[in-house]
Amino acid sequence: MLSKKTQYAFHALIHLAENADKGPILISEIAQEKNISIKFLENILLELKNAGILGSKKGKGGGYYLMRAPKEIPLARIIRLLDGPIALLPCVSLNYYERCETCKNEAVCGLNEVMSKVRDATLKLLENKTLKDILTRN
Amino acid sequence: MLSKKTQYAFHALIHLAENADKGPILISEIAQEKNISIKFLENILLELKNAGILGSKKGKGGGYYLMRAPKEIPLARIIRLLDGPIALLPCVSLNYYERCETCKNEAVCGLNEVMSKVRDATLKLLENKTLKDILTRN
DNA sequence: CTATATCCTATAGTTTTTATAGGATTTATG
DNA sequence: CATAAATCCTATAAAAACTATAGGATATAG
Repeated sequence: MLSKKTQYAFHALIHLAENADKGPILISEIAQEKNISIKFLENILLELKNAGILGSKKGKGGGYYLMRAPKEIPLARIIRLLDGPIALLPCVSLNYYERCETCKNEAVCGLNEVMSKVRDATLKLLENKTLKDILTRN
Repeated sequence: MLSKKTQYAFHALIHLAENADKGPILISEIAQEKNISIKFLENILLELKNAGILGSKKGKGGGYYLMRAPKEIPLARIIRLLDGPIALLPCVSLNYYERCETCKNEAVCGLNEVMSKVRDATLKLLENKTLKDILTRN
C-alpha cells in the first residue's frame, strides 16, 4: 500500500491542479480542504518543491503552485519520490535495485521473472498515467 | 515492497516444492539453506500451515510439506496471507477495502480509476502465477 | 516595520516489522 | 515407558518505518 504521505501528496496535487488559475495556494487551505495535518502536509509540499514538481512563493499572497502541466507529471514520479520503490522485490527494482542474497542466479530465478512482469505491468500504467488522469472527471 | 516475511515464505515454499519427494523437511534445513533466522521461519511456516497451505508432522522424522501441488498455490494467496493487501490504496482493495475519506464519490475519482487498473494488472499475474512458476528453471 | 507565509531541521509518538525466547505438545523408537 | 526430536504456541523484545508536531529562520508584500 502507498503511505499516507504519498496519498496526501496526490490529494494536494489534485487540489493544486484544480485551482491552478487562482495563483499560489496556501498550505492551510489544502490541509483544511483535504483533511490533512497542516504540519505534515508542509513537509510533503516541501519535498515536492525540492524535487522540482512544485514552486512556492513566500509572504503575503504566497503559497504553492505546480511547476508544470498536470499531464507532464507521471504518477510514478510522485510514488518513487515519497514512497520509494514501486517493485515488489529489491532484485527487480529499476531505481532501487539490490542483489538477491538468497538466489544464486537471477537470470534463472522464477520469482525474479514473475516479479519483473508485475513491475512492468505496474509501471506501464504509473509512468503513463499523470496528474491529469486523476483529476475529477466532469 | 513485499515484507521479509513474505519473501522468506516464497523461498521456503520453493525449497519444499523442490524437495517434495523427500518427505517432511525440517525447519532448520530450510533456515540454513535459505539463510533465514530459524525462529522467525518457524512462525512463518506455522502461519502457512494454519492457512492450509502446508502440512506438518511432529517428532523424529517430522517437518513440513506442501498440502497441494505447486501449480495449485497462487502467489497472490501467499502475499495476502502474510503481507495483507495487494492494492496500492484501501479504496481499491478487493480483500481489505476501506472507503476513501477524502473523496466524495469513488465512482468519479480519477485516482480510484487508475489504481483499480494497477490492481487488475497486478492481480492478473499474481493470481494466475503459482508456486510452480517460480521454481528454478532447468 | 509588520504581518504573513514558506523554509528547515529536530524530535516525539505510534505502529509495523523483524526477531527471539522458552516452555508445551506430539511422535518415533529402543 | 523413557527419551530425544520436532513442531506448536504465545509472549515479548528490538529495530525500523511511518505519522505527526514543534519552533525558530527566512523571505516578501504592503
